[in-house]
Amino acid sequence: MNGSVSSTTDPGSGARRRSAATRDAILTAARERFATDGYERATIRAIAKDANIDPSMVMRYYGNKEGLFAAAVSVDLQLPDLAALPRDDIGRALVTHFLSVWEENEVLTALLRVGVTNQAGAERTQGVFRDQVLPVARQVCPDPEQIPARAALVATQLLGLALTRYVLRFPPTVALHRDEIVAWLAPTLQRYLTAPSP
Amino acid sequence: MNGSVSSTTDPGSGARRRSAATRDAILTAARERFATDGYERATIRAIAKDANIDPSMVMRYYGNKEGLFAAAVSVDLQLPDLAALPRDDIGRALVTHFLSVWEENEVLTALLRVGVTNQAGAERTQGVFRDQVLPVARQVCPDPEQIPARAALVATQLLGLALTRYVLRFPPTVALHRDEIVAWLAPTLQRYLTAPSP
DNA sequence: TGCGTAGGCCAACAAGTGTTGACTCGTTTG
DNA sequence: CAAACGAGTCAACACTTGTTGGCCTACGCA
Repeated sequence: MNGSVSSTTDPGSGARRRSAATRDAILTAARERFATDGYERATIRAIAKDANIDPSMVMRYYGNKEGLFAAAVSVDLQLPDLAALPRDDIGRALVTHFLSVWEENEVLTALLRVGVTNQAGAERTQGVFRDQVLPVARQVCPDPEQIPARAALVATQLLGLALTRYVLRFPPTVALHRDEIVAWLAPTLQRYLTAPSP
Repeated sequence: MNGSVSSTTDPGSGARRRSAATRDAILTAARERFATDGYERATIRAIAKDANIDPSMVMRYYGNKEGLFAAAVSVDLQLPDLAALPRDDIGRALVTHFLSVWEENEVLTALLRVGVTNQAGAERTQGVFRDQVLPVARQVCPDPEQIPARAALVATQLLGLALTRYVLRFPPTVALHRDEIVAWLAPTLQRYLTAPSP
């Protein structure tokens, strides 16, 4: 899978680098397992097997299962700067960005799956919302008091989409084309963020 | 195999009834555990302890853990007849009904938690959508071809609300008042179901 | 009164879990 | 070259899981 650890072309040293390589292999395997199996069913043994090493190596490098999860799942939504956009485009921009990030990064599925059954996972999900979604809402909301509520509404719609499309896999939701999703959801988010409160 | 072996329809007391009582106790405890812990962490031992009986009784009555889950979690959304409502009220009616059902019935939380980490749970969730949500969308959608997509959109918004409010417990989402939720979400659902496709 | 049947408990099984410690072996360093 | 170090493996621990079978007990019918 990874390879090229061979000591032939090493400017540095063999064993020194190997640890970094296997550490990465462990993290990659862990992300995959957490994303598809959730926290409880993603066993350290299975992750180690995917990474082609002994389970004890996982413990050596990450302490315990919680530490492995903490190290493997770190989310950066890379949300765009909404203040720089035309005010009427932020809904559309959010949906398209959200779809792209989610589809190219299995970490988000992992975080969602784990957050549902694991307390630490839920808190970590809350952290992503608090540290990355709320600030963006702050950029476009005039009334500071309404920011949490409006950001929360955005989260319900976007996470609901991810849940039914990428986790529960409702056939009609999976069948939706990207353009359809954008066309339907953009006005919703636009309203949640910019419309006067009802 | 089980069920009414006695030929006489006895209202008689005694052991005959006790089994029904403990069966109910098991189901109640199971629902609670599945709702709070998800499938894997809801152990048969814990459920049995909650029901004040031996774990083996669970096996005797429900075969295995999957059978117990199947028996414990059966969802009836009792969705209202949307065709009988003024067309402009169906969004609001859906949100209010959904909130009520979810808050008085922990089965829905159980189903969502299990559906995220368990294949059988995911399929059961799909079944609820297919058998109960789709038909209701059929009542109000003019174009039959658009029914699945529109019902899917409704599901994303409602399940996203439930996910962030009742499972992940995002503080701002939990803080939302029932009226606020209705006021914000009703127009969204109304549009998803009745507006011309964008 | 006696007996069968069913509710219920106890103890145990096999499998799988996270986790630990001792051990091997190649590489780096003095 | 010899010592030290660190990557990696092996085998085992202690525990929990779902699941099973044997046993006791009390009720209801004969």
